[in-house]
Amino acid sequence: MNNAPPASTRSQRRRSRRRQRLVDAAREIIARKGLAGLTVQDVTEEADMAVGSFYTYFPNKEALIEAAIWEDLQQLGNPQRPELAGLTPDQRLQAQLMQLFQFVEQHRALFQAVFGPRHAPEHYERALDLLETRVADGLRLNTGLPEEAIAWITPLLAGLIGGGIRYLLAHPEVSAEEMALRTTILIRPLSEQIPADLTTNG
Amino acid sequence: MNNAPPASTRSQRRRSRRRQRLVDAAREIIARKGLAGLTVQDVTEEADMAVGSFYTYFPNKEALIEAAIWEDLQQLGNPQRPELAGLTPDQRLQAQLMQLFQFVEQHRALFQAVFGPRHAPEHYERALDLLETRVADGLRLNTGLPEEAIAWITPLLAGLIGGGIRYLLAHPEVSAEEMALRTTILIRPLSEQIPADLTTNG
Amino acid sequence: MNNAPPASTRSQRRRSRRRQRLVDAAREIIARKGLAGLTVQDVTEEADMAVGSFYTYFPNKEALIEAAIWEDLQQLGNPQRPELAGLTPDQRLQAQLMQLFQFVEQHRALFQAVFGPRHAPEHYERALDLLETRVADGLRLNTGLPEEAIAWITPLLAGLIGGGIRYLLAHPEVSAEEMALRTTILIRPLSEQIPADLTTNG
Amino acid sequence: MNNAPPASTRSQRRRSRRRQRLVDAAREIIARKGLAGLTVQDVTEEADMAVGSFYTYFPNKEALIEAAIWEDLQQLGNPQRPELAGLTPDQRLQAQLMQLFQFVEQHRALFQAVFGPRHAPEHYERALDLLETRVADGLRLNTGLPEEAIAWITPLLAGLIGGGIRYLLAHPEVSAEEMALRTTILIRPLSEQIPADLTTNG
DNA sequence: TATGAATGAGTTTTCATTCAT
DNA sequence: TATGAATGAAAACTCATTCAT
Repeated sequence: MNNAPPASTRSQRRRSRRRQRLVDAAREIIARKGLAGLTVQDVTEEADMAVGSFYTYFPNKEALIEAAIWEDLQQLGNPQRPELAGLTPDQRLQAQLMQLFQFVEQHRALFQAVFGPRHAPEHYERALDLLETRVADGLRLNTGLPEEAIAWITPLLAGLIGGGIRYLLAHPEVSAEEMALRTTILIRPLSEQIPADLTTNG
Repeated sequence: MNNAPPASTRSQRRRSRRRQRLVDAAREIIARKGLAGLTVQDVTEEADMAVGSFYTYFPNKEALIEAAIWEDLQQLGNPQRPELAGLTPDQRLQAQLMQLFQFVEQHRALFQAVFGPRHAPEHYERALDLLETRVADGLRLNTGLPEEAIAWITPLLAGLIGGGIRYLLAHPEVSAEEMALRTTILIRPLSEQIPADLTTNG
Repeated sequence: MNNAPPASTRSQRRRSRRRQRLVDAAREIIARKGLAGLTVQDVTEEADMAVGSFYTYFPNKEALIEAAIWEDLQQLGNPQRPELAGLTPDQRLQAQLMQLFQFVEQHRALFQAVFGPRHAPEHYERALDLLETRVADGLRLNTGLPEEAIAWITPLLAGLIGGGIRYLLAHPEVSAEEMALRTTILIRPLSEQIPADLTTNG
Repeated sequence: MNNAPPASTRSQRRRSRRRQRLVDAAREIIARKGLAGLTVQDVTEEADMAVGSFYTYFPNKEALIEAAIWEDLQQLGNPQRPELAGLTPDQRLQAQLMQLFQFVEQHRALFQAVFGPRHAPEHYERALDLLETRVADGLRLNTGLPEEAIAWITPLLAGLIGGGIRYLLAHPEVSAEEMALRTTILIRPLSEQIPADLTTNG
C-alpha cells in the first residue's frame, strides 16, 4: 500500500516515514475539511514538520494530493485475482465486492477523502471512472450483455456500488462482508432480468 | 423555479431580475469551474453588475451558493404528485423516475453544478440525501420491505439513480424518457427478489 | 511626463494620483535598494497603501517596474525637435546633449534607478540601447561616417554619454548645460578625425 | 588568475580545485541568469557538490559572489607593466587598451557577469570605478590635463571603454587588437584637443 | 570534511468584504 | 440603491543557512 521504494539506508527509511506522515496528514485533512480546506501549512503542521520541508518531498501541493489519493487508490483498477476462476458468477460477484469493500475498510481515511461528505470532486470522478471499468469488466465476464447495454448499465451500477462505499464509511459497525452480501442481493437479479428486457426494449 | 416573491412594484421586479442574474451566473460558473473556482468578482462580472451590488442581494458568498443550488433543488424533495395514485407500482416507479430526469434536463446547469465533474461536494451530499428520502418513500409505498432493509437499500438505490443523473448530464442525446425506462428496468426486479432474500439473510 | 490619461472625474483623478504614488515609490526604492530589493510590500508601504490595492493598479510587480522605468524613459528615444534644423553640426550636438542632460535632471529618481549605483541591469541595457539609436541617428545626420564605422562607434559613444549621465547624477552641483558643453568638447573632435582614420585603417 | 595559495599537500590541492569549481559555476550562472538568478543550490549543482559543502568554502553567498567577481577582476586595477616605458603616448595608450581587451577576452564569463546584459549592478559600478582609476592614471601620465579636467573626463572615458568591453563581449568575432585600435582612434584626438578647450572654457 | 535533509522567514498574489461616493 | 476602489488576511512557494550523520 506504500508505493515508496523499499528504503534500505537509515536516512532513506526516515525520509520514507516522513513522506508518509505528509500523505496521511493530507488524507486526514481532506476527509475532515475537504480539498478546498487543505493548506500546505496545515498539512505540515499536522505532520509536525516545517513548511519548507514539504517541498523537499513534493514539487507542489497538487503532487501531494495526487499521491495522497492515487498512490493507493490505483489498486482499485488492478485486475481481479485469478483465484476467482473456479467460482459461479454469483460467487465471483460477491467475492469481488467483498474484496472491494475490504479495501475500503483498510483505507478508511483515503475513501473518506474520495467518497466522504467532504470529498474532492475531481478525484471522486476519477474514482468512479475506475469503478466503472471494473464493473464493465465484471459485466462482460459474468453476463452476456451487449456493449450498448453495458455502456449505460455501468454508470448506474458504479453509482450503486459507490452508494455502498458511502454507506460503509458512514456505518463503521457494518462489516465489509455484510455489505458485499447485501450488494450482491441487489445486483444479482439484474443479470437475469436485463437481457430479456433489452431485447424487447432497448 | 424562481422562489422570489411575485414582485409587484417596478423596482421590486427589477431587483428580482438582477438577483436571478446573479444566481444564474453562479450556477454557470460552478458548473464550469467548480465551487473552488467561484469568485464573487466573476459572478458579478458575468451578471454585468458591480461587486458591491452583490452584497445588497446576498449577505455573503455562501448565501449565493445556497440559493444557486437549493432554491430550485428543493423540489427534488417535494411530495410526489397525487395523479400517480391509480398506477401499478411499476408504472409509478417509471413515472417518478421520468419526473426526476425531466427535472434534471430542465436544470442542466444546476445539476452540472451538483452532479457534474466539477461538482460541489457538500451540496452533492445534500442532494444525495434528498434523493434518498424520495427513494425511501418510494420503497415504503411500493414494496413491503421492513425499515431495516430500507435503511441500507436506500443509499445504494440513490447512488444508482445518481449514476443515471450523471449519465444523462454527460449524454445530452439521451432523453429523460429513455433514462427513466432504463433505470426502471434495472430497479424493478429488486422489489420482487429482495423480500425473499431478506427474510432468509438480513 | 505622466502618461496617465487626463483624468476628468474626481475619482479618476484620485486614482491617477494614487497610481503615481506607486510609481514614484518604486523609483525611489529601486534607486535606493536596487531592483532586487524592491518588494510590493515596501512599495505599498512607501505609498501608504494596502498591499491588495497595488493589484488594482498593476497586474503584477513586473508591470510596475516596467511603468516606473519606461513610462517616462521612452521619450529618450523620441525624434529630436525640429527647431535644431538651422544649427551647425556642433551646435546641434550640444543642443541635443543639453536636452538629454536636462531630461536626466528632471527625472533624477528615474535615472538613479536606471543608471545609478544600484541600477536594474536589464533596464540599464535597454536604456543604453535607446541611447545608441539616438547616437547612431546623430552620427548619420552630422557625419559622413559609413555604416560599418557607425556600428562600432555607436556603443562607445553611448557608453561615454552614459558616463556623463552617471557623473551628472553623482554631482548634483553640476548643471546640465555644463555637462552638455563638456561632452561636446570630448565628442566634437571625433567627427573630424575619424573619417581619415577609417579610410586608412578600418 | 587563481588567487588561492599554492596548495602543497594533496588535500589542499583538492580543496583548492573544488573551491575553483564553485567560483567558475557562479560566474557561469551570473552571466547566464543574472545575479538575482544565482542560488547556492544551483551553484553547487553545477559544481557537482553538496549544498552543505559550499559553506565550508565560503561563509555565505555574498562571499562567493565577491570571490567570483573580484578575485580576478582586481588585476584591472594593477599598475601597468613597466615595459611600456619607452613608447610614445599613443603607443602606450594602444598597448594599455590592448592589454585590457585581451584580459576581457581571457575572462569572458567573468566580464559577462560584470558587463553583460544580465550583469550585477553593484559590481558593475565597482568595476567602472576601477576602470576610472586606470583611466585617470593614464591621463595624468600621457596628458598635461589639470586635475579638475581629469575629474570629469575620467568617467566619460571610462564609460566609453566600458562600451568597448560590452561591444567586444557581444561580438566574439572581433579581436582584442581590433578593439584596441578602434578605441585608440576614438580617444587619441581628445588629448590633443582638450587642453585648448579647457583653458578657454572650463 | 562532505553530505543533503530540514528549517522558516520572506515574497508574490488572490479574493471576500467594506465603504465612501 | 448601485458602484467599484480599497483593504488585508491568507495561501503557495523559494532559498539561504544549519546541522546531524
